Amino acid sequence: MPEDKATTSDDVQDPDLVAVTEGTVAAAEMTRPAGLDRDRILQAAVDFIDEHGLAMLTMRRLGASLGVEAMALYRYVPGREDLLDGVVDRVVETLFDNDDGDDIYVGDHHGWQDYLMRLAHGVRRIALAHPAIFPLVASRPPAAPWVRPPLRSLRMVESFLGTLTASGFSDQAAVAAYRAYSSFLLGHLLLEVTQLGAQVSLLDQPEGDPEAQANTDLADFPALMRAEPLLSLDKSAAEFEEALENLLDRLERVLAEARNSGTGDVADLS
Amino acid sequence: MPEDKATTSDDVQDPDLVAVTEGTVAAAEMTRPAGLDRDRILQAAVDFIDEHGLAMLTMRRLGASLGVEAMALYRYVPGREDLLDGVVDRVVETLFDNDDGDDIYVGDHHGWQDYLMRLAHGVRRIALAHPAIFPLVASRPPAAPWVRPPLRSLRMVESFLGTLTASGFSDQAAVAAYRAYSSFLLGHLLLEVTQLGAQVSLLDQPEGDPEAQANTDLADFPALMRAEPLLSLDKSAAEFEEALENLLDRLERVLAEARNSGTGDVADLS
DNA sequence: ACCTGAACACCGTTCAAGT
DNA sequence: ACCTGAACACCGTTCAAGT
Repeated sequence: MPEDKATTSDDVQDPDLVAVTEGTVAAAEMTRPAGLDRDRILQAAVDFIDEHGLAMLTMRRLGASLGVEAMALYRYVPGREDLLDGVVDRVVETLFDNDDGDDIYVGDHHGWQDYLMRLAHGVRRIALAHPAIFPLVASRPPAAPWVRPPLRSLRMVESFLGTLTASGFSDQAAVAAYRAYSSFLLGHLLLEVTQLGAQVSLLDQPEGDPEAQANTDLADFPALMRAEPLLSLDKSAAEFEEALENLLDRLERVLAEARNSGTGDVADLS
Repeated sequence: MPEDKATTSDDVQDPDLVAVTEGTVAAAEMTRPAGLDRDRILQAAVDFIDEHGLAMLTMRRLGASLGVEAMALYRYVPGREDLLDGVVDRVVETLFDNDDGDDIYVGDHHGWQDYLMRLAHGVRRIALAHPAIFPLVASRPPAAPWVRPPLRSLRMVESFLGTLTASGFSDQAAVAAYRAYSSFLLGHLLLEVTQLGAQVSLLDQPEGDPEAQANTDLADFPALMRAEPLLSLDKSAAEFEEALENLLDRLERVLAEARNSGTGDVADLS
């Protein structure tokens, strides 16, 4: 992202940085007419991170992107940390944006499997739409200790647990499912967006001959050298589907067993 | 909307910050005798993050913790970004630290299942030993685009792929296993250390009556309110074992099918 | 050879002052 | 009521100067 030149940090007078600032300032003059408010600031922050990366976001530059001095932001946002929390909330809440303006996941779904698949694809869509923001979704301290990213809001957890218990899951099984589901989503999507970021940062590095460099590095690793072409294939979408279906199968088995035996032990599921 | 004193950053003149600086400076005077070198600096950075958190780490404070001005560090470390990469490498490499000083995972293991279990527990031990550092392990740009945290070094990937292919996995199946395994480790361990961090940050917030506050928040969420005691139970270790065993079962099935049918399609596994 | 003082170009944040 | 200028206490980083 911003630390492009590999290890050489020659950005004291980085031309990129100047270009970024000038560009955003110029673009801002067009969107300035309306007054500031918290929503406009959060949206500007989302756009800025999408375009320039998290490391580039400063209060001063965000202000500039809105055609305003940094100090003006503090009327609407308590500080930078709160701003980042707001960015995460805003991005996650777009899960519920649809034609009706209502929660598409809680209503009109066909069984809990359908619900979990819709939700998973919704979260994945967000992650891919904002690859520079998703790591924040994963790492910002949650609202409560038992909230597990990327399902970060009480509303989402309630929706999840409510749907599963209404479908026959015991409370224990629903909680176990919540844990397994969040682990699955976080692991897969964080790795997917990380690899997205790694792809683009490679293009900004004209560091000699990349082909020769990679092969030199791999000389001592025979298995790696053999597997490298396979490793470079992007199977993210297929793997996501596979892992999701596997998880649903596990949950289905747990639910069926609980119905037959009457037990719903947390240990039945991870 | 919890934008109260919980998330406000009122540390302009934070007494904690003063205490931290003074404490580390005082402690540093005892470990000063030897000269600086890269290793001592990286170890000091690891210790500092473990104790005070990543946000507290600055070049100036790290220098102070070594009894030296910040500028002296630049003889041995190109900059802060490189320093963080070094911290990650150093922590991950402790996987190979043992009595023999050799790789315990590549040798003397009893089959690939045993290998994967040892490796998983090794990574988990590291994550729990350095909960403030593990998010860095997850988020730092990897050495190659196809390197998937938390298995961050070419050495580790080679060890992984070599062990599985030597055990009868096709290259495709080994790569698919690598992807599933890294997703599993990252998701579970990142959530585990995040929740560890959330626990301690709660103790630093004497924000009125916590019991009343929590109950108020949950009033609108019936399923959540019912499940809250279950959600607060820490089942991390058991869930980790469960998910690991489930993953190994899947891999075993893939391996067996490949041996029987001769196929080893990547799509067999996510 | 190794460290430091001073400096530069930034930060986040506060607050009196402007309009 | 809303924004800004100036200021404060920090940053990361460079480099000539000290020892």
